[in-house]
Amino acid sequence: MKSQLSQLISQAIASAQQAAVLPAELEYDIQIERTRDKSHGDYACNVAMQLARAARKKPRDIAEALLTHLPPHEGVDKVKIAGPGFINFYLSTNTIYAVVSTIIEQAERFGHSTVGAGQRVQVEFVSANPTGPLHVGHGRGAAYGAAVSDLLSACGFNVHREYYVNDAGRQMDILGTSVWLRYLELCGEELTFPANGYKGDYVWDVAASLHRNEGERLRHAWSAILDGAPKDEPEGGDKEEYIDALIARAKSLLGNEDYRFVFDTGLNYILDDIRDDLQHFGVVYDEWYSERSLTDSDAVTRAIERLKQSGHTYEKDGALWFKSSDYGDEKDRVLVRDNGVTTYFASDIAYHMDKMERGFDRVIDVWGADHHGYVPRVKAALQALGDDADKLDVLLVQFAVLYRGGEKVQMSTRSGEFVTLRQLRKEVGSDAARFFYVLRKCEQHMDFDLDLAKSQSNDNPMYYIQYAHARVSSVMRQLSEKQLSYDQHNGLQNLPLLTEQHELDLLSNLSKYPEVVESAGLKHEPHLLAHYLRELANGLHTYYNAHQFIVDDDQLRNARLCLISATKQVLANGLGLLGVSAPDSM
RNA sequence: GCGCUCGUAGUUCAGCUGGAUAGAAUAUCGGUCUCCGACACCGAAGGUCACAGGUUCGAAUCCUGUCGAGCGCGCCA
Repeated sequence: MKSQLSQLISQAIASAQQAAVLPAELEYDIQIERTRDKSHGDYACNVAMQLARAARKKPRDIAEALLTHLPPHEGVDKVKIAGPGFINFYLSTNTIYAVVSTIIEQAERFGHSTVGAGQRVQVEFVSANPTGPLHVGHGRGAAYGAAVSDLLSACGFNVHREYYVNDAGRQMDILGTSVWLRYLELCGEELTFPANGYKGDYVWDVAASLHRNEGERLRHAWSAILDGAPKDEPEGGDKEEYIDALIARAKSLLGNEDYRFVFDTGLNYILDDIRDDLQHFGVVYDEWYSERSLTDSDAVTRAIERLKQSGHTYEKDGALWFKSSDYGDEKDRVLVRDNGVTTYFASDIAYHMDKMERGFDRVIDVWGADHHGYVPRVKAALQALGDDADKLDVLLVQFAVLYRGGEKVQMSTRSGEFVTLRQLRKEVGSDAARFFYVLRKCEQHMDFDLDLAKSQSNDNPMYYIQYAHARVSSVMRQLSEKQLSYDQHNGLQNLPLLTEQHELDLLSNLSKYPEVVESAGLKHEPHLLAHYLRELANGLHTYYNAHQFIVDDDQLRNARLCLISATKQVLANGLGLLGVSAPDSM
């Protein structure tokens, strides 16, 4: 409807220009908006005000002129000028009722569109280091990334969901070594666990499975490992140096093959856990992309070569630097360390180069807001490689602060109190977690009230929406008890009987849904959909309280049941896009 | 110190990229079941849009400055 009205306006402008009422050269952007106030009709256009200066006429006069040149349209009942120069459109009743049959006909596809035109979009989200289970900070990124992906998909984009697995690097070495040390403890070695090692219970779990399957094959004496190592932090040494020494010892004592085996056992165990966790959260990926594969396929060296060739690198202090400051980064960054090892940043350049080479039209990275300083250097790298950095959107997600019993839940990994996504799912359920995470704009700090998410009351917006859905199902169940029937075909014929204000409001709300999905998708803002669903649920509840649906009059009853069935469908569609279930009873 | 993000009812948040009288929810107060699920509905009250300037027909929204909050500023990942 919006686009049709927009066409009418541009035709009117063109025709007014031909009649020399408006100057030939004009710059404008036709915006058709939903009116906030019913008395302003259904849609409004502010183009007359935009044209005022260039045309050197009063906005209201321009609006008058456009009105006389506006072609008629069967969906539009009347057009009025109001306020400083708004052009208000009033839709015809046929148009207003048509939405119900459209919804019933398109069912779960209602709200889908083709604005994306099949463009290929890659969405990378979560991508947490596989050094431990996901925590609630990752949860928001997961819920947000999944919702954005599903919205884009509904908008006709071809979406590729991807998790970048950091299966290389020092953090993973620390994990591998931590696993090995716990394994040695299970073998009976008496050792002091390094201050900088991973101390979570899951490390014991991995070590136990290693011990079960491999026996004592990988055992080495603690004294041999410690031989020549520096002091750990509690003994007055440096914990970083100490753990690096242990990693080096693990590599030399175990040999390449066995070290890799221990390392991969830890990696795969945790990755399986993350995969399982996300799946229960309703988040699935098309691809788990390995960082290590970038090294194995020489993509990293290729990326570095390309930067070298194009003259964007230099050597200093034995390291190879990328001149990211040429592209607005605050300083240059190291690609290859003086010890010859490439940095994480080098892998990330290769990864983004690979994304571009795979031919995506758009690339979206969902990152935790603490990584915001990283954006300029990745964009710089893309520019230096000759790619279009504007193809990349980095969406930053702020952390959520949890509250329980009015108290902030302390979030230190050390205390172990309520930090994992799994615990959150267990406490409030997957539906509530998914919904609450996307209720707020992503760059907004957010307070996550656990008690509210758990409560089964009208305070809880998710229950409120689900209840609206369940309520319609309940009404339908009541039909048979009352020995009355629902004839959909007959209902669709009699929609014009729906003349109550509550009904007209609900119809108008339903017709907004496709616009909400499109806007939420294109703007990457699922919270728009969450808020819309609350409004729609409110419309249903209000209607329910004001009018009886199951009435004796067959025609009116069928029409009303059509309307609430359509509402139920839209609620289900919207909740589905947010990864929340739509129950028939609660 | 520099950079990024943010500041809207007591509280948690919207505000459609500059539009009509700044909106919900919650908390508070007062009403609604002989009725399809009261897990609901109706009403009241609640605001110097952090502050000060600027841009224009028009600013919560854009620009500058100040104050305040969070995060970032490794040859870690």
